[in-house]
Amino acid sequence: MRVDLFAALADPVRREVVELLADGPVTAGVIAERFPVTRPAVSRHLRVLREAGLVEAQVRGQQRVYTLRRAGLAPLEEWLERFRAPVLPADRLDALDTELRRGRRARDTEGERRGTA
Amino acid sequence: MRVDLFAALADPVRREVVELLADGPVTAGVIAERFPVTRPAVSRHLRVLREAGLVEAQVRGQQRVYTLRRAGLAPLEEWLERFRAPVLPADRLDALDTELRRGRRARDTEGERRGTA
DNA sequence: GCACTATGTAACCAGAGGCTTAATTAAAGG
DNA sequence: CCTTTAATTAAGCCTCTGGTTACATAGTGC
Repeated sequence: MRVDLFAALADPVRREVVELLADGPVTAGVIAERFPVTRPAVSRHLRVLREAGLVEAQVRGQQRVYTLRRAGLAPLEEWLERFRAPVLPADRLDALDTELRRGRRARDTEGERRGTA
Repeated sequence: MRVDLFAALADPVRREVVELLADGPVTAGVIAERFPVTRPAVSRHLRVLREAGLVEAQVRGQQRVYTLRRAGLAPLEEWLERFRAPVLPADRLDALDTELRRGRRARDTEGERRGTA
């Protein structure tokens, strides 16, 4: 899995391949048919998806059947998790306040005076 | 929002900026300090994040305070949603079966004969 | 106005990545 | 065997993108 998950999903064609595979396993040939690019191009996209852990290929005679690996999306889910839990409004405001003071302090040592005057 | 969300998150620096902002608003200068790249580089990353709807900048004197827009992540959440609900095993197998027949048909018109002979 | 600070834009360069055509590997079947 | 089909790999081209330095813009405070 030497390909970054986010990078793998950055390409629209690859995202569509993932969407396509959500309906069930599909052969490389059929996948290629659905896109306006050549087979080699699709082949490389499939490789990237494989190396990102998003799909799996099983050899079936001379064709490869590609299957979606839903588990491959887990890291993305986990990454998003952090942002789903919003901090309390009061905390947010505190953080903002802190930040503003900090930024002002750098160039305005007596900023407080102006603010309270 | 003329920048693709997935593309915006494909860059590791930009992802780190988003993570950083999860703790609260931060000025452009402070953001720049935390990365081993030059300020102009960070400035461009911030622009991409802005155009992807992931962050917002409010002018505060001569500095810009950047804030995370959690709502900007919604499209990603929605996209992932599709893959959270797995289809029934029986359906999956049917899909595979259908697919294999289809792939074979393309090059082997009398495949049936061979199969039934 | 002038100096200084914070940020962003411009111009340019180098590497990454996606597309194509051509060549290669490998299974099926006469 | 030889041909056909399925798929991948190789080689080359070209664009996109991220990085840098240099410059521009715009607040702040004397």
